[in-house]
Amino acid sequence: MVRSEIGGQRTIDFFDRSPEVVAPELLGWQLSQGDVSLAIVEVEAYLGAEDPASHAFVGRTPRNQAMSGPTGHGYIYLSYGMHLCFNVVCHRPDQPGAVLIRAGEVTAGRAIVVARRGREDNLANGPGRLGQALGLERSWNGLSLTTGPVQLEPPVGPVHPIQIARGPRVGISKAIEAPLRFWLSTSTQVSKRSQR
DNA sequence: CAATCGATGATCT
DNA sequence: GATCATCGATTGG
Repeated sequence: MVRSEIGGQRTIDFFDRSPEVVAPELLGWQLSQGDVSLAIVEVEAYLGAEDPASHAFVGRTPRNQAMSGPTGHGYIYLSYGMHLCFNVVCHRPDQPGAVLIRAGEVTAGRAIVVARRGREDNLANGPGRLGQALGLERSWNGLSLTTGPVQLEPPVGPVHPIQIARGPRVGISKAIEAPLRFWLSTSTQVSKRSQR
């Protein structure tokens, strides 16, 4: 997907870095599923063993194994028994990690999203809502974001100036002070609890 | 507005 | 058996 190269040799993949570094860089990227596309406007970094709020904090388990898997793949988990949430797996070697995609702006397939959400507003301004908008399925956990049902692509066209805000993550009870949430301060579609 | 609460089931201890 | 990386409806000011 996105790679740095020196002398034609692959050195480090865009996703082979700490989630804390990758997270803000994912703002503005496009997530697509079929005819639906979203522009990412809010993300949170979840680290490995050193992050008490991360699913990976307890060590490798069946649920979090995708966080240790190939980078640039998806990590999908069931939240509160009813919402599927989407992450981009990224980490350094031997060190699980992922970026939770918390909100997006619908850029294509709005009618499909409206049908899936059963409403015209608040289409993807929250991780559970975004999961619905994308029509996530649990069986997609761990799949490639290049060849799988959900595709992730860098911003298309000229990149206009971006205003990135940073603050504490939401909805967690541990490490509540760590400023690992990033969002586009220009977006009206960040999750409700993220607005400043 | 804000604050509270029920739904709902997998996951881990 | 307790805890959730949430949402939407409802309640109360």
